[in-house]
Amino acid sequence: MGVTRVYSHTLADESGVTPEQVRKDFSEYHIRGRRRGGYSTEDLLSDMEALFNRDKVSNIILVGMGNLGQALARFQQLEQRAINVVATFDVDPHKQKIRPDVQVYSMDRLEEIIERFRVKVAILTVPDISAQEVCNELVNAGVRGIVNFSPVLLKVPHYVVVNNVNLGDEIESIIWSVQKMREGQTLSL
Amino acid sequence: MGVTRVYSHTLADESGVTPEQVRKDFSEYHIRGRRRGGYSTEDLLSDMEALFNRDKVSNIILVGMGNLGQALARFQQLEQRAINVVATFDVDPHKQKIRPDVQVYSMDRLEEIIERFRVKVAILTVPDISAQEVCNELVNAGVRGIVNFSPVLLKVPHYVVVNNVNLGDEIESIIWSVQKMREGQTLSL
DNA sequence: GGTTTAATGTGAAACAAATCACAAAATACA
DNA sequence: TGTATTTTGTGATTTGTTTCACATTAAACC
Repeated sequence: MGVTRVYSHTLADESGVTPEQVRKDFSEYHIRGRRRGGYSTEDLLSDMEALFNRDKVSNIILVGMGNLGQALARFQQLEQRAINVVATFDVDPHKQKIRPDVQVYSMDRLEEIIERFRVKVAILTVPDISAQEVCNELVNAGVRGIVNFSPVLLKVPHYVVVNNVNLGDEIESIIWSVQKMREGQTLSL
Repeated sequence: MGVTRVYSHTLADESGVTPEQVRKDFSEYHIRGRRRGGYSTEDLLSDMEALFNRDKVSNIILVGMGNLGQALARFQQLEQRAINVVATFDVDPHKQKIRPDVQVYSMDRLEEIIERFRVKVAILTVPDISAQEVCNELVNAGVRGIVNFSPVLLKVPHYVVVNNVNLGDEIESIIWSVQKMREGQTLSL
């Protein structure tokens, strides 16, 4: 876009945080600007690309090809972030292939594929009841990070990271906020 | 299940927080137990039902019937939480009806339906480019809370609450955590 | 009934994060 | 070349949250 320099206050306005926060965060990760000159967009872009691992493609898998799994398989954004879905899994592997370039495997091939592609991250969108069981298989096969869309508290070893996304909670929480706001109370959430 | 009493440490184990946190949070919302007797499951259930507005049905709408919108329309959990999807919207209202009981309306009927059902909360899953525009229409029609699935910072009046859910960020963040963990660094996230 | 034990409830202390405030530096301009 | 202005970078301060510690209470058990 031809912009060569940006300032903390520009980025702050754009992202909804304070300029100090932008500077503190950049500083923390040794991204530095020039006093009065702001940050070079070029440097910033390449620094952040490296910081967020976008300079090399990450292989991930999707487990559970229900409604949400299928939607995520079609999710555009992943490409821009150098995230590559190498395979998807479901108890019913005949579930319509969502992306012609991504294979739907049956669950008993989890270990094989994870090892072959050295997959370290999985997205878990299986029914609640099987979440912990599938999680265990993933961890045994070598997965070290899981984005968990089930409302289940997964038990994992200390060397595995779990990121919980609870869509039900998100919606319930906004209803709560709106309710509290209408009651004129101060909002603590 | 026949359980009449629970203790803060039970709930803590179950939910992955500390017992103190459970007690502090309950205390904040005037949910009290009995010393040495724990909390009555019956009281707890009804107190929390009221606290989370589950004692009355909340009407919401879904806007944008793409992949994610369709998945959310089929999302089971909402019923249990007394959340009722009264209508869904899309620029193409002929997009296959997902739930036989929920109508897909064209975008020009947003205002009409929001007013008719007194909808205060909307789930926004439209393409990035139209997110702000649709958001404005929602707010004008009376919506006061939005769960925003687009990676756009929505500009809204102070009396409107927005809850951002960025699925790309969630996945990228776990890749980052796994990477950092492998580098043996202490994890600040 | 008296003693022991196990739980709550909550101030105080520790910790973490955001904001403030300002010196240092670099640009712009006279 | 010198002065005014703008922006960074970061210690110091404030604000908010979590954990600690323990007095208080009620159940359980002799």
